[in-house]
Amino acid sequence: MKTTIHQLSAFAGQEVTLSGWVYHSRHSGKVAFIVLRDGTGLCQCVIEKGKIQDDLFDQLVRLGQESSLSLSGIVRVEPRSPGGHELAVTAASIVCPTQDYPITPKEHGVEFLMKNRHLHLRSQRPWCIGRIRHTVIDAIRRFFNDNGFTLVDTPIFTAAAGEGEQTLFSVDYFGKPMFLSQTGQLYLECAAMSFGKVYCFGPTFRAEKSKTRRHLTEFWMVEPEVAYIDLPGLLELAENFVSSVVKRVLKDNRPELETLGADIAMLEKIEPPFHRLTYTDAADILTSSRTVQFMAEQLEQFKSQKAALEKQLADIETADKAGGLKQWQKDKNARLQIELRAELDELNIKIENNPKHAQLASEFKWGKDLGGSDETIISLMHDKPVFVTHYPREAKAFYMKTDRDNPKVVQNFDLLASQGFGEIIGGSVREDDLQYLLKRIEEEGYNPQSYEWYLDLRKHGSVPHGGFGLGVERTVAWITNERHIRQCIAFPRMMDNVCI
RNA sequence: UCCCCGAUAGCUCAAUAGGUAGAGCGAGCGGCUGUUAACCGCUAGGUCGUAGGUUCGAGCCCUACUCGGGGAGCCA
Repeated sequence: MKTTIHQLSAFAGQEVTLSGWVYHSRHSGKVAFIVLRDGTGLCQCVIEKGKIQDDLFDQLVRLGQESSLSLSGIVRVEPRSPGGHELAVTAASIVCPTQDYPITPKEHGVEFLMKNRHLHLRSQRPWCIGRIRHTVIDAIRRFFNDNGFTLVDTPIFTAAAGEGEQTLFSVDYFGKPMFLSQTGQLYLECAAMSFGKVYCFGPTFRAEKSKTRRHLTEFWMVEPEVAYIDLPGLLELAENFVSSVVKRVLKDNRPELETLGADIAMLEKIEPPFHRLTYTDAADILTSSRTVQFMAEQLEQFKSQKAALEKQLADIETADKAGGLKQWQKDKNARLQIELRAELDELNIKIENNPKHAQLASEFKWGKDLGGSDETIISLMHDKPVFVTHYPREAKAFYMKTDRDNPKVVQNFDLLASQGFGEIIGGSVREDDLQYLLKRIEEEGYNPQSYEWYLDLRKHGSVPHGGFGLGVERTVAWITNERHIRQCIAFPRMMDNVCI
């Protein structure tokens, strides 16, 4: 009976065949353990000498990591196996033996793993993240489809910029310059006037020269756009949406979250309402003594962690020098030292960045856009996601609706994910008044003729409307507690590094 | 565009004040009936990123370049 590891619990006591790849293997004389990976999970398979032919046993024992094979045997409950069941092997057929698989069950550097991304995808971490990404995307579609939204696929080739002077990738379109889309928003606004509630979902492209853990040049974004909605309505939509996505992941991918070491307690707190701050509130917080103290406390915490690590390292060294250690103790210490040094490196980066970020915050002036470090500070101070609303008009795109009560600000919002992750959503109410919009286009120095069709929307039955964009990789990184979003897409495109 | 850090064995990292290059993992061979990144013994594996320079002597100091990492700006 052919089955998959995921369904093994239904076959306890029965004979089944699993097909997959060797994830780990170890053997001790007459018994061998192959941890088999089949794309649905991991299962320990036990091969006892005498239960199968001797030459087959020898071949199985010699199989390298990631060799492909099928194993048949009796399923039995075994808590020591990764999935809770193991296979007592009675027959095996080797499909393709492997030698010198480059990714060993040890730590590897970023560069090495990226160059081996085609193989690295098979490892546990990328696999868990990939599964969660799948759930996130399914939950996104589910949420909008279940809430009366119509999917509209907006074009990827676009003639004009969506927002301001952002850098776009240009392509040669039969001799004419065209650009890769960085948002479907302007098109969505048209569609919202037809369907009422719409969304688009696809890859988006930014030629920003950003080399940080939060940036890719190609990433996936979902953008809802709704007719007859105001800012409070948008915030409510966004918090319900994000909460439903997190809930789905908690429901469908708990084992993956556990394997990844995600902060499940934090995720369980994600439900409406989220915190709401205005930009002015945020600016006040950043320049307050509270932030000075917060940053100082954080620095102290980092420093004491660093001191503890250094002491641990020094202790190991003195123990080594003192001699008299057994070989296995020395080996263990060597391993520990490497781990501790890596932790120390991370801490040193944090210690180096902290004063810079504290200074940026203290020098914050009303009118500037919130920087990445500013967002980090605000979100670190909250255990739930935070909406920041009403940014200065000058710092934002022309299409955002000027607040009629305070024309210095626009009716927009960013959603900062909790625990220092930073922005995952940016959105706004759109300017629906033709005169206001024309004025903004003029202020930005754009040519109104390029926006003729967009302006038409304000002439023919204009209504209050708005929407937002959510970055899929950033959301996945936040949920999975993965520090870099390049791990949250199968084949990442980064500013100056496209490996595969 | 700007700032900081790094490059030593296949991989991850050491090398105390310039003085003959080390460990773990991986690979190969052998041992072990229950292992969980198993364990034990042995073996192989390096023109220290590239090019110059200082020095009796450079992995270590200086200059330039290449590649990588983190961050600022900008953003999802």
